[in-house]
Amino acid sequence: MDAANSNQQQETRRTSKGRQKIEIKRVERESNRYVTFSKRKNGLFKKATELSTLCGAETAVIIFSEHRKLFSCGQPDVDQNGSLTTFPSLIKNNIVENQLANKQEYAESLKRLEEEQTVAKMIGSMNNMNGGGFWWDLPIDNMEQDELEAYRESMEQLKKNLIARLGLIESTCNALTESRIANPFINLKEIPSSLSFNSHQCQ
Amino acid sequence: MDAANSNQQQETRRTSKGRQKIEIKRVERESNRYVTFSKRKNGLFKKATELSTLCGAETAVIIFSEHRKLFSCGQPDVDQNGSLTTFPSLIKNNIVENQLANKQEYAESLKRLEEEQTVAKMIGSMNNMNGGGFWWDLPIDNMEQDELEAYRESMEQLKKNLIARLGLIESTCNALTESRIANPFINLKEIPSSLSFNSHQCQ
DNA sequence: AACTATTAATAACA
DNA sequence: TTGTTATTAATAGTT
Repeated sequence: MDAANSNQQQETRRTSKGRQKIEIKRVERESNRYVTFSKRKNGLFKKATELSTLCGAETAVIIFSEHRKLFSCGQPDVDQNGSLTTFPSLIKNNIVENQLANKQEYAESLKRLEEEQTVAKMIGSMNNMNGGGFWWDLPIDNMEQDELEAYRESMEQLKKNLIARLGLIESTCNALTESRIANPFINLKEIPSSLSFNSHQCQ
Repeated sequence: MDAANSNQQQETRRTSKGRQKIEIKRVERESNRYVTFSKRKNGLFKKATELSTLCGAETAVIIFSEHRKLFSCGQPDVDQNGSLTTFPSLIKNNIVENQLANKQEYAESLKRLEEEQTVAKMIGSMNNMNGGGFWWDLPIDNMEQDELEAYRESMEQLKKNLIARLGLIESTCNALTESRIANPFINLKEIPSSLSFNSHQCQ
C-alpha cells in the first residue's frame, strides 16, 4: 500500500507488528479474549448478513459469550414497533432495502412478514396475561373438566405458537409440510446432506 | 508470493484475475450464486467454530438456502451414537478436544452434556411411538377424562421437551432462570445490549 | 476506538 | 465439485 510506504518514510520505526498468525485455541489472556470475541462476533454477523444478501439465504447466528450473554443476528429481532419478528428477518431487510429481484418474491415475502407479525402480536398479548406470570405457569392440579379442556386447548396453542415463534422450527416445518408432516422435532435422518456437512464442518 | 512469480515466469499470462471486489447485493448469475453460497457457508461455519474455540463462546449458525434447504453448525448435531444433542455441542467438542482451561469448567460441561443426552434419548423414544407418526398428532376429540389427563401430561412433557430441545430457548432459560423466570419466549426488552447490537449489525 | 502489517478468505478461472 | 491464484477483507498486535 502506498500509504504504508509513505508512513514508513516519515517514521523510521513501524507503528504495528500487524496481524500475526494465531493458533485456533482458547485465548488465555482475558483482555485479549474479550477483544477477540467482540471483533470476531462482529465479523461473523457481517458475514452472515452478506451471505444472506448475496445468495438469498436466510441466516441466523446465535452466540452465547463465556458469561452466557446472548448475542444474535437475524433472529430474534425487533421491528420499529417493538414487535417480535420470527426467523426470516433478513427477508424483511431485503424488502426494506429493495434487494429482492422481482415482484413475485416481494409479494411472497410481504405475506410471510404479515403472518409473522400476527404471531408476534399473539405472543405479546399472551405474555401479558395473568399479571406478570406466564399462562402456562398456572397451577393445574385442581382443574375441573372444562378447565382441563381449556388447558388442553391452551397447550395446543402453545404448541402452535412455539412452532411459529422459533424460526428454525418454523422454517423447517414450512419446508417439510408439503411432503410429510409438520414436526417441530426435526427428523435428522431425513436431511442427511446438511448433517454430514455439519458434522464434517463443525468437527 | 514466490510461487506466483515463478508461475508468471513460466507462463506469460496470468492464470487468474484473482479475487475481485464485489458489491454486497444479490449475485444474479445462478451458477456463481451457488458457488458463492457454498464457499461462504463453509467460511461462516469455520468462523463460528473458531470464535467458539478462541473465546469459549457457544455459537450456532442456521442457514436456509434459497431453496429452503437447512444447513447448520453447532446445532442440530448428531453424536457418534446417532443421538440428538442440543445447542451447546461446541462445549462437547471442547471437552473432546481438551480445550477447556480448567477442571471446574470441564466438570460443569460434562454435567450439562449428560443432561442433554438424557433429553435427547427421551425425544428419540417419543418420536418412535405410535409406529411412525408423532404422538401429538393423535386425534383428541373423543378422549375420556383420564385420557385427557394423560394428554395434559403429554403436553406438559412436550412443553418441557421443546424447551429442552431448542438450544436458543434452553440456553436462554438457563441464563435467565436465576434472576427472573424461565420463559421460553425471550423477553427481548430485557436484553437491550444484544438487541441494539443486533439491529445495528444486521441493519 | 484507531491504526497497519499481516494473515485469511474468496472471486474469478480451470 | 475441487483446486489455483491474485486480490480483497478480516484481524492481531499495538497505540
